[in-house]
Amino acid sequence: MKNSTKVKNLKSISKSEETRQRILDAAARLFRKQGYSVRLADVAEAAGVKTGSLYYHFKGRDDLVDEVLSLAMEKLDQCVQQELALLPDSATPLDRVKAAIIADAKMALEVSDYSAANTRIFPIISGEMRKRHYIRHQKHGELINALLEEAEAVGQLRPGLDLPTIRMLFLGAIAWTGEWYRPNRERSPESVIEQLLTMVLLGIQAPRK
Amino acid sequence: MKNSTKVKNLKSISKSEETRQRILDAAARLFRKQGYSVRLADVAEAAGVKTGSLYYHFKGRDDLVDEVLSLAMEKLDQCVQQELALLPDSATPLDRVKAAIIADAKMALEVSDYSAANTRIFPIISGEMRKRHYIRHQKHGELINALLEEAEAVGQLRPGLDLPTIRMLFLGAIAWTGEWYRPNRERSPESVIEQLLTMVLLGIQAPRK
DNA sequence: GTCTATATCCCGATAGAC
DNA sequence: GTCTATCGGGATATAGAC
Repeated sequence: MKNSTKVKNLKSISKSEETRQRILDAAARLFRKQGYSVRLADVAEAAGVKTGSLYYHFKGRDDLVDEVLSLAMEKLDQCVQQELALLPDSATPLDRVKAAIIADAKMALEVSDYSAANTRIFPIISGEMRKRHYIRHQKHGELINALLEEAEAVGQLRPGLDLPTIRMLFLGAIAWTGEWYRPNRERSPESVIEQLLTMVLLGIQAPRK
Repeated sequence: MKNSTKVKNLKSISKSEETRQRILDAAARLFRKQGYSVRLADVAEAAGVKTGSLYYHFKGRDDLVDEVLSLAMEKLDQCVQQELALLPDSATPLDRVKAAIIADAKMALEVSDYSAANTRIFPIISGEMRKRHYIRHQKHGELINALLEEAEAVGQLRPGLDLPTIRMLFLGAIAWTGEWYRPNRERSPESVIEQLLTMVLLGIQAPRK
């Protein structure tokens, strides 16, 4: 009666859900900037609530971390699927590799808070949580590897490449953009993606004979 | 008389110096694995001393961080200078770019603890210490940029590259190896460097006409 | 759901014996 | 130089009012 839970499935978002979201956004931003050990009090303040209130929405730091990392990978997967789906039927395997690289780079350069938080925090978590997220990272890696293998199979790649290594190298270049790139007048995210594609694709594709 | 300070400049290393070194190595290893907020008690234990003893050698966490980051950059600079010095006089500007990339990659893939700690920790420090280390990073970046510009000036680079962006992209690929690469039977550091050089150099060099 | 107040714990840092 | 013991600050997490 007095609360909105009855209608939350319709369109509006319950107050609770909204606050929870603000906390997650703040957490992503601060994890990104300060790493795993950020003070929860700072997260609370950035979200406009008091420290104690965090615990109504999350069990503690690791619960928060878990959620931020999950959302990051979810967004990434969606973005990759979307880029691939937009390709015309005539797209070659190398076009599909290109699309995947663009998707990854867009995440890192534009949606960046969750993505950059993921980049910075995933490497230092451990235990059960690590195992769980590791699997998602693996799956993403395997998708890209499959795309590379298809391109190789049809002769679009330079001979002699070690595909898993190549994959980690360009994913590293992308991940690292979170540490140095900030949007500005001189360089748009698109211009960085363009340079990335030039270097990586011309570096790995078979020379025209 | 009773201690070794009198002779420490000759050849032997004083006990103090040796312990200090063990602490630094342990710190580099743990900063690398767990990031800035590692517990100093863990560092002490890894170095084989008790927590209290740390404070005889270092003022506190930031003193330790400062030293680890400084050593990392020192080793890197040395390594770059050495690779460049080994080049024959006939080396082209692009050869010099290649040498610099190899030096950076060697640091990341082989000497890795200090280098990887630097990679992980530099982005999250702030204040006066950040400013100091930022300058060293800048200087290193400018050196590489200069090498790239020389290669561009003599027409060895593909037209249309944004050199600072290209630099950050391949340095990112290198930095990120610290997060995934571990030496093993299948892939030597050299083999990773070979793949890196293939992708980056063939990606940026001017096509043969 | 969110607040205030507080209990609890952990860790960095110091003091002082050896 | 290194240890043991301990102090004090600060952050997490909880209890309970509103």
